[in-house]
This record gives sequence, structure tokens and C-alpha cells, in this order.
Amino acid sequence: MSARQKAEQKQQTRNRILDAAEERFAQRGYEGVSVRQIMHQAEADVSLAYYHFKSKRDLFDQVMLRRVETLNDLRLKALEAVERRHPDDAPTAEEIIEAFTRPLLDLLATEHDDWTHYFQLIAQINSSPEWGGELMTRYFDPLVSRFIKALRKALPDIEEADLYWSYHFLSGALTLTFAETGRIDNLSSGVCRSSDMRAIGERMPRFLAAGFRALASRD
Amino acid sequence: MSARQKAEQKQQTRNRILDAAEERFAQRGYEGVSVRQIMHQAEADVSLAYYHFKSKRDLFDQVMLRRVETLNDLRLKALEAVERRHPDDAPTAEEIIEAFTRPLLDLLATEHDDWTHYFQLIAQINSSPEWGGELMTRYFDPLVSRFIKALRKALPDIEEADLYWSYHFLSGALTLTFAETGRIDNLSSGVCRSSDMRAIGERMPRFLAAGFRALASRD
DNA sequence: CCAGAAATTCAACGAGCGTTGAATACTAGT
DNA sequence: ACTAGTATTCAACGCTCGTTGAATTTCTGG
Repeated sequence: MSARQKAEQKQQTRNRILDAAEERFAQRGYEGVSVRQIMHQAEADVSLAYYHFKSKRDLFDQVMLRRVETLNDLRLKALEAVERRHPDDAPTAEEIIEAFTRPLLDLLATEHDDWTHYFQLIAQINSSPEWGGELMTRYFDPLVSRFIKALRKALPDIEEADLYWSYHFLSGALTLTFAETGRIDNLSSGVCRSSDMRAIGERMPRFLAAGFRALASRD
Repeated sequence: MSARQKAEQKQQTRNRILDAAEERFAQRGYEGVSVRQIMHQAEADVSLAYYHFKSKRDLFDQVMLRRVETLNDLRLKALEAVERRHPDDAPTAEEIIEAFTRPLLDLLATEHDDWTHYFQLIAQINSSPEWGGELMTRYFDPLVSRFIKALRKALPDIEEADLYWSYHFLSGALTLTFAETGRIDNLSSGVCRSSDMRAIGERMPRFLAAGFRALASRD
């Protein structure tokens, strides 16, 4: 085995641990899962976790970091593509929100098992008083500010407070929806399914864009 | 001390434990808090928790149950009041959503410290894959179905799936907003404050009602 | 084939966990 | 003052937790 192959094998193990941690954290939260449970699922010894990561908390941070760049890149590219389609006028709010949402739907459509746990994890962090304020800000603020700037241009009459509150409502709807808790399946007696990404894609941008416009045209 | 007073004292202790549990669970989640930490905050011996409650999980369930009836009653009364104001025609979607939201704002305005942790807790449960589907259904389904029925009447052309998805988006926006994570404070650099209930009351029903209408009038 | 580094396993630490049964403090009614 | 019963405390159980240092396997380069 070459040195290169060996390094790849190390990465492979590291990723197996990250996968297991991602899934368990998503299911039961940071405190609800032990390093032993994670390593059992990763089929590796407990101490190996501390060879690849500094601590449980570091493992958690790396779970977060692993996918955030990919995700933010895709969203930024989607936004830039929309703006390129509007060289003169501004894109509509719905187009911008579509760019914010579509990458998640696409990732779930093509690599569902890789991303579904990540989105569940983000949903939980977002609603946690302990982590929500700080972590979401750290990982998503630059991207979100970029989208808000675009929305400000799409809705030139909107007031700043209305813009931020609108985004906040969007954030709640988005994260809960991608958490796939099965709540809507129960409530609707099966009419809707949490995992029906097509249904979500057809409805969420339209719903949210209408909300933005309603606050933008306040009297 | 009369037997009556003694029973009241017991209830008082029980409530002190429930208060402490509510606050700790809201801050760090069910698994992130130990019975010892809760009883330390309640200034009582650890074993007293097991005199008043069967187990940690039972304590958690009682935290949930203590306030859910009050909350659902207030919301139902608010909905009935709206409907009484419309003996002939149907109330608007915005009026119905207002009835769903206003009780939370009122409770926070008059008894903020009692209810703020409860709403934070619900927000976390709602986005948790492990608890969200089941617990939210158990505690809120009857009330929510009642509201959905009213919304169906307000939006006679809406399709069932659109109605349920709209409510789902509402649920996400609502629970995140009342979680008061401080996220919007960071993002808006202080322009908006999580605890500004007036700002929320002025915006959320309008935003969400517009979303419902956008899906109801689909082509 | 051997030296040495890198990846993985073994064994254990002290601390904190949920929970329990027995002992105690307190008080109401006799 | 005594008793019965209720609320509270004390002390401990077996277990799991996050983490660590040393031993061991595995593999590469010389």
C-alpha cells in the first residue's frame, strides 16, 4: 500500500466516524449520544475517536464543518445564476428564495442518505437556545447576508426590520421542513409525506415569497 | 398547618421542581440535563424528584402537560371569539392565524418568565426527529385540526396538501420565533430583537396568511 | 528483512448518571 | 404526649460517561 493509499484509508476511517456521528447526533442531539455509541456504529474502537479528533465537541464541530462549505457554495452559485439571468432588472423574491432552497432539494434527491441527517442536525441546532444563536451565525451568516442583500434589491420598499423578520420566518419553515420529523405525515393522515421533496419544492418558495411581499407592501 | 395547607405546600415543591426542570430542559434538552442539576436549581434533594415523579422521563412529561391545557384552551377560545364575530361569513385566514398566535404573545407579555422556557422547549421538540413527530401530535393535534378546519373554510379553494404544507411552514416559523435563540439579533446586528413580541405580533400573522393565500390560489 | 512511523486496540481513571430503600424531620389529629 | 402518616434527606447501588497512556498491530521505505 502506498503512502497515498494509506492517507486515503485514514480519511476513510475518519469519514466513517463522521458519518456515524452525524447520524446519531441528528437523531438524539449532542448530549443524547455517547462517543461509545458513535464508535460502535462506526465499527471502530472508542479510543480511535480521540486519535482522529480532539474531543467529542471537536468531533461535533467537524461534523458541522464537513458539509457546510459544499452547501453554501451551491447556494451561492444558484444565487449568482439567478442574478446572471437578470442583468438589468432585479430577480424576484421567489427566484431568490428558490436559489436558497433548491440546492437542498437537489442534494436530497441525488445523495439523500448523505445529507438527510445533516439537515436534521441543523434544524435542531437552529431551535436550540444554547447553540442556535451562535452556531448558525458562525456557519451561515455570510451566505445569509448575501441573500438578504439580494432580497432587499428585489423588494426595494421593504423596511429593514420586516426584511429580517421575514427571513427569520423563512428560516423556521425551512429548517423544520428539512428536519423530516414525520409530524406532517401524522397530522395530515398520510396526505403529505415529510420526505416528498417535490411537494416541498413546489410550495415552499411560493409560500415564503408571498410572505415577504406581504411585509414589503405594508401600509 | 391544616391538611389543606399541607397539600398546597406539596404542590408548591412539585411546582418548584417543574419550574427548574422546564428551564433546564429548555436550555439544554432532555439528555443534556441531569436530575441532579434540576434538583440543585430547585434547591431540593435529588431523591425528592423520585418522590414526586416516577422517573426523569415522567418529570419531563409532566413539564409538558402542565401548561399544554392552558395554552390550548386560550387558543381555542380565541378561535371561537373570531368565529363569533363572523356569524354569517367565514373569518379571514389572517384572523385565524392571529387567534393561533395571539395567546402566545399575551402569555409572554403578562407572564414572560413562566412561559418563555416552555416555548423554547416546544421549539426543540418540534424539530427533533426523535420526539417531534410523536409528541407534537399527541399534545397539539386536536387543537391544530380544529384550526385547520377553520382555515379550510377561510380558503375554500385550497387543496388538502397545500393546506397541510402551509400549516407546516407556519409551525416552523412559529416555533423558531418563540424559541428566542437570539439568532435574529445577531443576523440583524440589533435591528431586531428575539424578545420583541410587538414586532412579532405585527408581522407573523400577515406574513403567514399571505403564504396560505399564495398556495390557495395556485394555478 | 528490518526499522520506524502510523493506525488501531486494550485497559483503566475518576466522575457523574438515574434510581432506590432505609432513615429522619415534621405535623395533624387524638 | 403519642401516633400515624407525609414530606424530605442520607447513603449507596451498578452503570455509563469522556478521556488517556501504553501496548499492539499494520504497513512503508530502506
